[in-house]
Amino acid sequence: MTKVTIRHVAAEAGVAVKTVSRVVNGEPNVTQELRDRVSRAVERLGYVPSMAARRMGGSRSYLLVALNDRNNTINNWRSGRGNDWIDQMLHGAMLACEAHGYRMLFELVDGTSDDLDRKVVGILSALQPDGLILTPPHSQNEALVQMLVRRKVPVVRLGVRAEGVGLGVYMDERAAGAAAARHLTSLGHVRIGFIAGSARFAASESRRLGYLDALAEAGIQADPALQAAGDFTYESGLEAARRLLSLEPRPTALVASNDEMALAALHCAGREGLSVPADLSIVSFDDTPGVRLSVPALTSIRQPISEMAARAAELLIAASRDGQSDSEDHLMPFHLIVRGSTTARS
Amino acid sequence: MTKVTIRHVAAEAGVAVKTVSRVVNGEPNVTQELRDRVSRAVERLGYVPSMAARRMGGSRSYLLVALNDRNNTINNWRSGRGNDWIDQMLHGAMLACEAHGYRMLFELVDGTSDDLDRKVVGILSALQPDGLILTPPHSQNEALVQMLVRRKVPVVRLGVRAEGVGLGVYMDERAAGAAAARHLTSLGHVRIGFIAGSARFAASESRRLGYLDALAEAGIQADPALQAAGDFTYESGLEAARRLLSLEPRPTALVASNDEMALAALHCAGREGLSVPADLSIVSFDDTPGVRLSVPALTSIRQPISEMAARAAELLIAASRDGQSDSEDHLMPFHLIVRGSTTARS
DNA sequence: CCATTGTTTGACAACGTTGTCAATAGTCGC
DNA sequence: GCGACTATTGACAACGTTGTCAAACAATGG
Repeated sequence: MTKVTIRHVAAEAGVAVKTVSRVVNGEPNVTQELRDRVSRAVERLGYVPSMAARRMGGSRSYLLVALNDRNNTINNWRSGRGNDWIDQMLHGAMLACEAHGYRMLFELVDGTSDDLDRKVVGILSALQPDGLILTPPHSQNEALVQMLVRRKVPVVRLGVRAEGVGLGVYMDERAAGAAAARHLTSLGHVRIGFIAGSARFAASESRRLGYLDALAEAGIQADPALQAAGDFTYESGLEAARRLLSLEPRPTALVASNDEMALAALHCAGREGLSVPADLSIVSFDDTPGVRLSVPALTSIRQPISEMAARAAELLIAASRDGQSDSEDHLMPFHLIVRGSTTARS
Repeated sequence: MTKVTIRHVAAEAGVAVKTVSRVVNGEPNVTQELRDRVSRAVERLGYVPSMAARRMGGSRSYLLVALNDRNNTINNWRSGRGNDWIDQMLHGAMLACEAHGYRMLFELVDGTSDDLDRKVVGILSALQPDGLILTPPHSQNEALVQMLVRRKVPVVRLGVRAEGVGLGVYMDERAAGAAAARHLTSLGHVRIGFIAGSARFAASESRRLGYLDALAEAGIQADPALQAAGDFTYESGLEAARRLLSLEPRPTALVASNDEMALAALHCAGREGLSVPADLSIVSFDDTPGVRLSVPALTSIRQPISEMAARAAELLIAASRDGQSDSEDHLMPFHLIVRGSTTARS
């Protein structure tokens, strides 16, 4: 029951090791008979090729690395995404990897560190992956991406339009902002407040522009007083909601740029004796698991995280297989999930 | 700017490759002078050893694999832990790995699948890791662990007392249950309800026993009617809370076996016109990020997930370094985080 | 039937590291 | 000063796979 190598399989099947390699990798130019014999031997012995040896011998490593920001995870929602990001990401990307015999390794690196480049190069040297998946905010780090492209590392950037520098897999944040606001205008709401996200993220401004688009579409005059600043934190959401709800006349609906601020708005409304959705409709972004448990559950825009991750993995795998890389950015669809926090204006 | 190998470093430093290897791995018997010369060369060239080659040449792979259950993640809290488990786990284990030059690879496998063993053996063959970290419920799978131990794979089991079969890193669930209830008895509560977790998890019963311990300690007679069944879901929590809050006399406090059921109890109380904590104190388990955002924030028992993961990684690394494995299980401390959902009985 | 082309198979080197072992150079005890 | 250690250094094989190339054979076209 010791380690079974390609040589054992070759002996068992009575062929050369190279033939086993060909069969295992699905290469052409092997007769069906040998193909079967080898497959049976592989099955009998339970042979699985060693990734390390594959990396040594061949040109591929069958490994992808996903680079995450260390500061954007553990109990930290400041980036505007919950920490189920990693969970969804893992699922999406791993499923895709599994389907093609690849593995994925997560790495956490500190985006603010000044030796970020060194760290990343170190990871590259040690792991020699066939591709790199960058998540925000790393995916927005042009200097980093430039460096990687120069080194000819296949890169997919999540949540960003790469426009030639690497490959982007992203969502149309502006359209999502519009969809959120349009949901409210179509319910008859006219005075619709907006709680913005941190300006450090490009998505924040895009969402706000989308909100304005939807207002214009519905023939509603935008009111600057209805647009409050926020930074994705609960506290900032509370502050913004407090201000918006004290306006005269009071808005009948709010769009919050993430779930956490939406929850804050929900709590603020409750504290001021407003009933949601009867007196105030709320739409949020991100659709993290928690919002399903609020009362009422929040209507939210769901980002297709796991689908984006899966697409990213597939693109890298295809590139490493075919040698030539696609250079078109990929736009992924979002979904408006309607729950109990929104209703028609009374 | 091409790949830099150990040979380049050897040439640069004017020594044999083996000497570079020795320096890089901190092996003894190298004069300080050569050590410095090699270190400088490594620094100058930015050399980082290839994991694949290390695995091929040597006996270690510098890689740990963490086996997670696919069903216990993505938007699924049924296991009694939120999906920030993965996040905390990643942080804890990776930090430990990083400190020792190791990497960690997460694998998601389906625990209910009947070819689980084959899958795991496949992962082992492909990756040849220096150790395996098992999370619940895999860590409770005796057949799986037996198989791994037979194959001499160093294994750490999270959340479980291994008692010789592998190595356990766990928390005293019973003591945690007692701490939760004791917090309430010390606040003067006497009629304290308990919402149990799914019986599929040993921790559920342990927590209940701890709750009983604390009652006994305070000289309170346990009342079976105050102990409701639950299965870690929001719905089961709602159902249980409804039943408990309709009792006469009503309990003045509740212990819920996870955050989700505690949130359900919180909502149930609100719906019945009860104020938390004035009319009802609530203690929960797990301390997932969401409970900080409820109103009021929940008092909760925090599991040291990331510390347990870090310990697990350290144990495996030490074992692979020293060759001999510790066989004492490791008990980790939990923490009662007091927030606004508990107060003295009025 | 021969020259040409394509298909199938295998022998062998190479990948970058560490384990093993031998060679050399010090060091200690007497 | 000599023998026996010990510390230091390096040469070389081995790890398990794939890339390269050549050999053997089959098929094709004239």
